[in-house]
Amino acid sequence: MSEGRAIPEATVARLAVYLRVLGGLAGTGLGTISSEALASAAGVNSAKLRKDLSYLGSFGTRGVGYEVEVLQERISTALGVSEHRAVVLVGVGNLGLALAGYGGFRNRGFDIAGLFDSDARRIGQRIAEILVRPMSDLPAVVRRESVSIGVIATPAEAAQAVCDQLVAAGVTSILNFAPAVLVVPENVDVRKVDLAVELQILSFHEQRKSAGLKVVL
Amino acid sequence: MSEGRAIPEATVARLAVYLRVLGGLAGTGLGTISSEALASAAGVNSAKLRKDLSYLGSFGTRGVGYEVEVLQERISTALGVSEHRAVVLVGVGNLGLALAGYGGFRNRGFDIAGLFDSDARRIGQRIAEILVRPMSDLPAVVRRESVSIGVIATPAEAAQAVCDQLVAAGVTSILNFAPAVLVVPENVDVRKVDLAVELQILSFHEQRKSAGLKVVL
DNA sequence: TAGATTGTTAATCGATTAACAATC
DNA sequence: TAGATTGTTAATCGATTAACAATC
Repeated sequence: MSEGRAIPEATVARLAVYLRVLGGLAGTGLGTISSEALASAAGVNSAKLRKDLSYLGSFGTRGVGYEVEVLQERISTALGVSEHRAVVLVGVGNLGLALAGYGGFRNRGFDIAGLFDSDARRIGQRIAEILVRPMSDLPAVVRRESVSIGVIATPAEAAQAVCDQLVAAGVTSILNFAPAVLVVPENVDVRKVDLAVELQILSFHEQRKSAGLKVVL
Repeated sequence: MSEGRAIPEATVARLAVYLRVLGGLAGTGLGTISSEALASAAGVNSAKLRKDLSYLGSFGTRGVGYEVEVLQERISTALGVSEHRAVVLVGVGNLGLALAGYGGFRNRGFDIAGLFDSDARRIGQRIAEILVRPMSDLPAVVRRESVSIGVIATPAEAAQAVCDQLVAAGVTSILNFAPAVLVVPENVDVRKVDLAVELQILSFHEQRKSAGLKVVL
């Protein structure tokens, strides 16, 4: 059953960052990179970077560093970026448009298998070459493309109903951008992205700083 | 100098969630709520909720629960939601439009003091009643409105230049939505929101689940 | 060999959780 | 008083970090 050690979530998030930084390095002709250099480019300390990489095995060269290509390969494989994964995106408002056009998804191996909206005026449009479909098409697309991940970018009021439809269609992981708390069955994994919470946290620290209070990061 | 204990970042994030859930309860005429009830509505366990609230003092009633209004008041005050904070938003593409129109900001006490873009066609437009200005207006707006927080919603290529301009104008906290790692002076706090990393993490767990491996959450 | 850098250990730190005394 | 629920303690767990032996 269990191969390799489990990788902590915090590490998974950073691995994705390292991969992007390495991508930015492509074309510099740099064949090898030290943990110190990569860490500083990614904004973490080198001990943490080495610890993170150690979850993927040991494939650096002491006294030298890591081969950039090997590093990219290992991280990509671990994250599963090499395989394509189909996702469906529901809600084609401003945020939905931003997400559909966002290159970061495709770069990380995510293909948008379908865009869905309840607004008849949207249906039939093409966004970034992807057709906007009615919600009634959802079950068929999810089945046909073996979609297991759904992204919700609707207004808060619609989010729970959309979530239910996604679950009914067979989606088991949901990324929720709507400002609503979703109720799902046990076997479904929901993750919430709250654009405002990030701003809130930033602002909180800002206030603490100016108040001269100790700030815990 | 130091009043009250420092509140952990994870707690700050959850406090914002509790506040939203409490807001959703308004109008139900519920005068009081137990940690158990609020926790389940917010999707956390009650021990964590009580621990979180304990950073704000002790103001519940044993055997009864918390008065909803008192709770809202305490959390709002701690998070500084009661005061208005001016932010500037740079980049009025799809994501920028989504953020400008996103009610969550205003609800949490953030006023967008200015929208900025480098595209002449955007300048002069009004989005959610806010005027889109040229970058040359940035320093004046930041000074006039005492803005300390900037939000970057530009393409990756433009992000660092915009960041430099924000810092030069006097902004000390930056929320970065662009897929780029930013370099800033020591005294500036940058926080990155990577829409794709969230999807990546979700997908990673999805793969692990289907591979029958142990997943660490 | 001398210098550099990895991979890993062990210490530290912070966050979560269960449990329960306090108390309404 | 009996039942309920808070607030806090202490145990546990996981993540970060410094330090250094291994080794290129």
